[in-house]
This record gives sequence, C-alpha cells and structure tokens, in this order.
Amino acid sequence: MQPTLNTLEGLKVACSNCNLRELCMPTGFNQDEMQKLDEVVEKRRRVKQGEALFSSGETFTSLYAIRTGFFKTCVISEDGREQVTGFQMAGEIIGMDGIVSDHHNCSAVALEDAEVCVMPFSDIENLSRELPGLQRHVHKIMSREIVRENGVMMLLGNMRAEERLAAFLLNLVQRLHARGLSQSELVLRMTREEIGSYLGLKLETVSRAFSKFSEDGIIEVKQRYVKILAPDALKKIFNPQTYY
Amino acid sequence: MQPTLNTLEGLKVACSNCNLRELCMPTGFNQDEMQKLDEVVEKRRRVKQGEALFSSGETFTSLYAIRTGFFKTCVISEDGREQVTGFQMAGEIIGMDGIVSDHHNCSAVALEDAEVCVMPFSDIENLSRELPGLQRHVHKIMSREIVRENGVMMLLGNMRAEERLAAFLLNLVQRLHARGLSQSELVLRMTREEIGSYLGLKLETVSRAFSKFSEDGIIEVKQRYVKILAPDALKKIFNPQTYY
DNA sequence: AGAAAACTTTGATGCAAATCAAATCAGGAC
DNA sequence: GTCCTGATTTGATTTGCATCAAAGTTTTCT
Repeated sequence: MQPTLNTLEGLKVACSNCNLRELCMPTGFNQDEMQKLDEVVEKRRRVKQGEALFSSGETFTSLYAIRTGFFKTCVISEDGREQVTGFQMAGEIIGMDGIVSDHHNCSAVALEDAEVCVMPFSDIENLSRELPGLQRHVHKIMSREIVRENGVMMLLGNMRAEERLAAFLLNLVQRLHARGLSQSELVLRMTREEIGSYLGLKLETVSRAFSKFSEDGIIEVKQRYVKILAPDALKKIFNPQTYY
Repeated sequence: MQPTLNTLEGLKVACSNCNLRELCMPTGFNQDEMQKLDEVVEKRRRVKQGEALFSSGETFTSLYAIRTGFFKTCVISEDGREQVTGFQMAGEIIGMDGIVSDHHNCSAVALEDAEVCVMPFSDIENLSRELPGLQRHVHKIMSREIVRENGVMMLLGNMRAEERLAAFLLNLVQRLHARGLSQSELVLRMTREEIGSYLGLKLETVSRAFSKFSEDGIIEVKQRYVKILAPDALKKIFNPQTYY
C-alpha cells in the first residue's frame, strides 16, 4: 500500500488546518494571508527510516517542516568523522544550513518513518516580502537555531558527561511535552552512539551515564524507553549552582 | 580628543563608499538602491576594549556591522561558566542571536577598540521587503552563522587539542587574509584563556599546544604574535586523513 | 620608575572519558 | 521457532587533558 513515489501528490496540503501550525508557522494571519501561506507548501514528502531527506553537498532548494517523524542532522569531516548537530521533531524546520552556499552543509536522516512539508525557499522569500509576519518568522527560526547551537557549544565546551546527558534528556522531554506528550516518559528515537555523537561522548560513556542515573533512581531505563523519576535531580545535575 | 558620547553623530555614514562593503553588504545594487542601503545604518558606535557592545539579556534592537576592531561573543551559564561562541572581525555582522526572543542571548565584548555600524533590525526588515538582494543577504548571513556553528560543534565534539588549535589558527588567518592581511602572520587579539574557552580547552592546554607547534617548527610564537611557518603541516594536523 | 595585576609558560600529578574487550540483549530475516 | 545482526551494557585499562603549582613575562597603574 506504499506509494512508489516519495511524494504525496493529490494529498490536500494545508497549513491552515494543520495541528502543528502554531509550532512551525507564524500566527495572527487573516484568511487571505493563510491561504497564501498554504501555497508555500509545494507538496509533502515521505522519508523512510534511515533515508536522507537531504545530504551534505546537495543543491539547496527548500526548507522542510517536519509533520511526523524524527530526524538527526549531521556533518561529516573530510576524514570521515561524523558529528550529529541536532535532533528534530514534528513542527520543527530544517534545511537552513543550505541557504548560504546554495548547497546543504549537513545531512538530515530520518530516525523513524517521517513526513515533511516541502517549502521551496524562493517561494518563502517571495511571500515573506509580502507578509511581514512571515518574514519575521523566518528570521526568528534562523535566530533560534543560532541560539540553540550556542547552547550546544556550552554543553560541549564546558560540561561533563552526566551534565550533558541530563541537559539532553531535559531538552528532549521539554520539546515532547510542548507537543502534548508526557513530560516524564519518552522513547528515544536514536542510538547511544548518535546521542554520544551529539554530546561529544563515546557510546559507552552515554550508556554508563544512563546506568548511573538509573542506579541513583533519577530515571528508569529500558533500552530506548526512558522514564524520568526525579526531574529536579536531573536539573540539579545539569546546573548544580542553582541549588546551592 | 575622544568624544564623550560613544556615537559619532555628524560623521558621514555611507556603505556606498565603505571599503568593507563587499564583506558585509550584498553586491549588485544600482545607485538608488545603494542610497537606501546607506540609510539602514543609523549611526556608528565606538566600543572601547573590554566594553560590551551588547550583553546577554539586553533588549535586541539592531544588528551591528564591525567596521574596525575585534570582538568575542560569549554565553554564560547560570552557574557562571563562560563559553566563547565566536571571534568576529571587520566586515562581519553580529547580534542575530537576539532576533528570536527580542533579547540578546549572548554578549559581544570588544577585544580591542572598535567601531561598529548600528543597523536597526526593523529598518533592515522593512528595506529587505523592497530589495530582494538585501533579503537574500540577510538570510545568507544567518545561514552562514548556522554553518559556522556546525563546524565548531565538529571541533568540540570530535577533535583533539592540537587539531582544534590548528583549525582555529587556519580559520583566523584565512579570514584575515580575505581582509588584505598576511596569510602567514597574525597578532592574536584574545588571551589563551579565551582561545581555550572557544575551543573547549583550558588555557594551559592551549599554551602547550602552541609550544608544541613551535618546537615542531610549524609556527613561530612570541606571546600574541604568531607566524605560520608550515601551513601544510597545520592543515595536516587539522585533517590528517587528507594526506594519507 | 617601581609596584601590582594580568597573562603565559612549564612541570608534576590526578582524573574523566576513551579505548579495548567481551558478554548480553533485542529485533528482523527466513 | 532459530539464526544473525546490530545495539547495549559492563568491566579492565589507558590516555589526553584538567588541575595544581610555581616561575617568568608583559602590561597597567600610581
């Protein structure tokens, strides 16, 4: 029953009645403006687990709004070292790395079957000249990414293994909660190795930190399933000073 | 002879005859458009060494184009740990971290007496709705920052001390060269500690790596002065695989 | 100029995370 | 169901960088 194409033509695409609208689109538009916004989404595209939505070096054409599924973005150095630069979930926009050089600088790989809205960047630019709200939104999304990466730099430059993992778990669960999911339970979509790559750690170190948290009664772990039993303890590990 | 105000009113501000134009502004405008661009630069502002151009938490109003001088940007965690997120020089644009929340997320401190062009962001947004070339330029600048930070994540997550320092020196000298300066000699504007913060290392480790490069005849170091004697050796350290 | 403060270098030691290794576990193919 | 593959955990050991310490150098202040 799977379509042979990875695009879903014929499927009605409309931001105006998308339940993720407030996550990925600006608010405060009238009906006419909403309709124009809808037209920015050229089509949808399915990406199967393990497949790349785009790859480093490919020509940049579009930004992508994640409708369902979970992605990782990663850069690869010339000598083959992989660095996961982020994990993205429904409602988040990816692809902005490609704007500067018209070629993608990183790859986006689906960690579970996913569906994205394809938004040609030239259309976004055209429409955002008409709609200041959209223009501002595009700027905010890119600024948000810059700020997020600043935070990761702090993580990688200054924090110890357990602090990094605590920050990672708190961030994930906070974003999932914003999507109506539990703020204490989650199923990891990525391997220990991918977590390690993101956090600048080896997979064994990630595994040990999980075990440590589990022994200390802070979390319950069963493979990819994680339940946060003591969020305050996690926050304290992430940012010890706050509690002194 | 220093003005008491840190703005230089009365001074003719014009991108159109600024020698940094091709670094910080888009190209390909006609005279009429150039004039409009000139008007985006509200005024200039001097920042003395050690002073902040903006600080984390302050209300965001403007982007800044560096005319002269050298800056560091840094974030500080709640418990006081500082992470230098970048070093910026003439022709580069800073302040984009503030767009997402209307408040700056990091601080920009002058490492030497500096002068910047103040560009109110609302004016940039207004004009970039008129001038697609400017719009595209703003997008590229933000995308470039995202890509740069991806590279720093690779550095922090995957590389060893000497690789980090090699990458740092090569990057600095490449940017200075693009500004007409030597591609082999430079004077560092930052302390070992600031380099260390940027690279996720302690100042002693940075100092040792400098000494090691010096012993190996790759560079000549005298305090802040650095001369690159063997750029290929540096590149090889940064990216060993390329040479196998 | 002289004193103080800040920055840098170098050495000795300790430790957190990497590496190496092996056993266990989960999930998919057939 | 069983086999096979990839993911995870845990232990033993190593190592690169941090930390601690002290001396030397440069800059700033008075």
